[in-house]
Amino acid sequence: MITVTDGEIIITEDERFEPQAIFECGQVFRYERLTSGEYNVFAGRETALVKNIRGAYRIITDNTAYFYNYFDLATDYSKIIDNIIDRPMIRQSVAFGSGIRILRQEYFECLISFIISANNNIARIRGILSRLAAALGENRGKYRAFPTPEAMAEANAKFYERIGAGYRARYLVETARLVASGFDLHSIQSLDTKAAKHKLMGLLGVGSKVADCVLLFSYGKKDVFPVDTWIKKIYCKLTNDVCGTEAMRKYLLQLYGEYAGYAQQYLFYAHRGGAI
DNA sequence: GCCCAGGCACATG
DNA sequence: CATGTGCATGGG
Repeated sequence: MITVTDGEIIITEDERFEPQAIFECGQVFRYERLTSGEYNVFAGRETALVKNIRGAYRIITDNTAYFYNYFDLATDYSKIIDNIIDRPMIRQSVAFGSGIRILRQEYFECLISFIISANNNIARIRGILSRLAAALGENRGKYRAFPTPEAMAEANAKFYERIGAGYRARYLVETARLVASGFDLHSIQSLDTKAAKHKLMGLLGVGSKVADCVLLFSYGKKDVFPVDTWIKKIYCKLTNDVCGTEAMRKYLLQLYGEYAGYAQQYLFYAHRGGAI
């Protein structure tokens, strides 16, 4: 059961909701795990604390409506799991990551995050995004908002190199300037997946994989299957086959169909963490 | 020191 | 269209 009150959302343990799986499955980078096991999450200009009290999770925030949508709480994940559990390769991964939910992140924040993610590791991505928000984000008291396109467009390539973005610095400058000057990220929501992907790939630093991640983690498109180095390893191990990235993506996409995005997250989380 | 990371842009065949 | 190559940075 999910209950929304003034200042918190309460989620009983029979729901598919496990903060560790949600935050550490690689879909999001602006969070911190406290020594208590609680999580602070920063999304756009909002923040929430996720904690467990006597078996129930509580999302404590002054913007419950925002985080109800952010955590995709209107979706019944048991139905999704029932639908894909018997398909090839995935049973153990779903069992391991059954508390995953696909977040609904803000378009620009997600786009910038995954441009930075290219040929990078998660620890570094988190650091770069943290320094980015600290330098350019609006001061919200105890934390910083994610920077606006306008704020990012005013910084130069040198700045992005200083915070550790490396050769991706110019991608960030170009993309931020384009979005700040009218490239409409919101209008992509109403496009079908193919058209949406094509439009995103018009941005510098956005290829097939980054576009799939943005479509999945912010636009809520589930008929995508981001293929990264981990997925390639998983695919080769499970199928004992060798093929190109694009062939792999198309095969996995048809295998899981409209649930491909969920399937990808279960596989990624279980295998990357070494659980399988 | 070496290998690798949620790949991409760009050049060439 | 397909394949190959260079790439900033720092964690392990």
